[in-house]
Amino acid sequence: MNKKLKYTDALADYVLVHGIAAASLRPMAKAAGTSDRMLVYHYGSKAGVMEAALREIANRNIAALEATLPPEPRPASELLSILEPIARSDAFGPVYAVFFELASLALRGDETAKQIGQAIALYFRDWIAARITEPDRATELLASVEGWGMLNGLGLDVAFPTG
Amino acid sequence: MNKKLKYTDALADYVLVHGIAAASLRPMAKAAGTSDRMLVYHYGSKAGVMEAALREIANRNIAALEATLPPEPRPASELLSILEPIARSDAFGPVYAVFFELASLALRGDETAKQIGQAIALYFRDWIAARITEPDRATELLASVEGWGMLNGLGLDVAFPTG
DNA sequence: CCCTTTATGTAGCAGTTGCTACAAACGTAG
DNA sequence: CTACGTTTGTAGCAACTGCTACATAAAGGG
Repeated sequence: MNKKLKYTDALADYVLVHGIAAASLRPMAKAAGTSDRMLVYHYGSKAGVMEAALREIANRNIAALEATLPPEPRPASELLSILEPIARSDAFGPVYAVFFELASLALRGDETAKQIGQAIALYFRDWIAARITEPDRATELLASVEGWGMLNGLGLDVAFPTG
Repeated sequence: MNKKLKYTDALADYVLVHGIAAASLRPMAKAAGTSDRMLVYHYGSKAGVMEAALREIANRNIAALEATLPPEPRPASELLSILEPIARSDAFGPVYAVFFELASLALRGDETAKQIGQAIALYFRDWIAARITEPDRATELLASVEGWGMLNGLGLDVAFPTG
């Protein structure tokens, strides 16, 4: 139960690059330097492997948010100006992509996807609330950021919301 | 090239129910009352089948929007009140789900997904612009509606944006 | 009536999927 | 050292993937 930890990192990387749907055991195992046999041994099943990878991604996101900006109230527009370059960065595309995939799976009844996606969303919402002068608007801002990411992913190249 | 049209409807239904990733030829063919052999014959390849199904979904969305509300400027908050019950309806969950999947695929470089998702988004944006008193805010509202759909799909059950 | 085009069924191929049976190496407690 | 639980490699299975070769209809224009 501790080689597991070593694998989990590579699994998260793989899912971020290839997406949830395209992640199958053998390629994941190869990326993690092991065999499908071993992944199933350690995580019980494909679902277990996937869940571990997704939780790792969620934890990374949370840690990244935590490290980005100390909680301090500022105007919403200012927070959005800080968030924009991060959300626009190349590194963030896969994060958005996995998040959209989680939402899609959740809408189809996948409980694991719902749990993990919800955890990320709730955390992000509270993170925002602690960093703006009008905490009530946190959910609204979160929805805007996600919607903005979606439209940008579709190539609309729209301006970041400004308040 | 006209049995195609008959198939396309069933294909769209199938993709709406099962999602893009989970749609494979044989089950789709069964749902359309034909064989995988025939789908490939008519559409050239799996990608062709998928593209036809997605374009049908896009067309349906556009037609549904068109039929929902005549263009007439009203306050954004009023439009959102009209949109909310539609977006909350059971029938709309699969639409959101496919849309999120399209965005996810687009972010990973799938050009077909990008084109179709973009077409839907652009149409929806213009639809909104023609129905609010401040057309500049159309993109912003669209992003909110999408973001709202995502958070709701994840089970946050947040209030619809009101302006 | 023939003959080309369009349409369809049957069968199968090579590759991938998640998973497992079997057996061998491993480390550690007694 | 021995015995036992943990870990790992090899091989394979049954199901499914997209796709195709082959043969056969059906149909319509000359």
